Amino acid sequence: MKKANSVVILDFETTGLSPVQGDRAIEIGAVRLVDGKVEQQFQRLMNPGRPISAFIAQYTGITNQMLATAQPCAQVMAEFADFIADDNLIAHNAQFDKRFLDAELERIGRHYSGQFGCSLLVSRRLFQQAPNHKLGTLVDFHNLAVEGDFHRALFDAQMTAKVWQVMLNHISYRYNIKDIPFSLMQKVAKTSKSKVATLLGQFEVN
DNA sequence: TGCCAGGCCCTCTTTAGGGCCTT
Repeated sequence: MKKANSVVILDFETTGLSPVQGDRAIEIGAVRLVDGKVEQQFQRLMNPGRPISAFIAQYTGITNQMLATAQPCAQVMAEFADFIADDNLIAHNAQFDKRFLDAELERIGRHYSGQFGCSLLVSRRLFQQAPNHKLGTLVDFHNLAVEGDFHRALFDAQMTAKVWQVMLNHISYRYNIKDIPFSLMQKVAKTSKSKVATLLGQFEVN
């Protein structure tokens, strides 16, 4: 039974930037938020079947040795497809993670039915005063507690979840809106910066 | 041989260019 306010926040580490150019996933991390609380976590390394570059090893801290004993992508992604079920999905710069999720699931003939939300796009609308909208910068900007390493999938998913919660709380407090639906966050992401206040004002409870 | 991501978004815009983000 799907819970109405359940969402999966995910992050991929990969061999590079483009699945079209042959890049593969090497780690998936995700948290399931239900009514704003982390109810489940998912983290797996996966073996892409080829060595990763020195740059990716340095960038992520994931080594070829670590991947040598990991399950293959197909096995991990099948487990992850089961994990996400039909929940909506969130990622920081979602178009990047969506491309890899689509490519990896296509390889194993699996699909998902949820929509993708993007914490980067929402942040650009809500926090125009932030120095930039990189995940690490937003964690600093909002003074969020950090215990882990950036550029590892589960940690980045956890931090994205915290940023998402900050944004929900900001809208809830600023506009007095309770129980903000996923669909409203999607509207925020698609609205121009100059019109976001007007959009949210329409939902304000006086 | 040579090249190599791509969608969003701003602006000195729309007959375009370049920075931002993700690994």
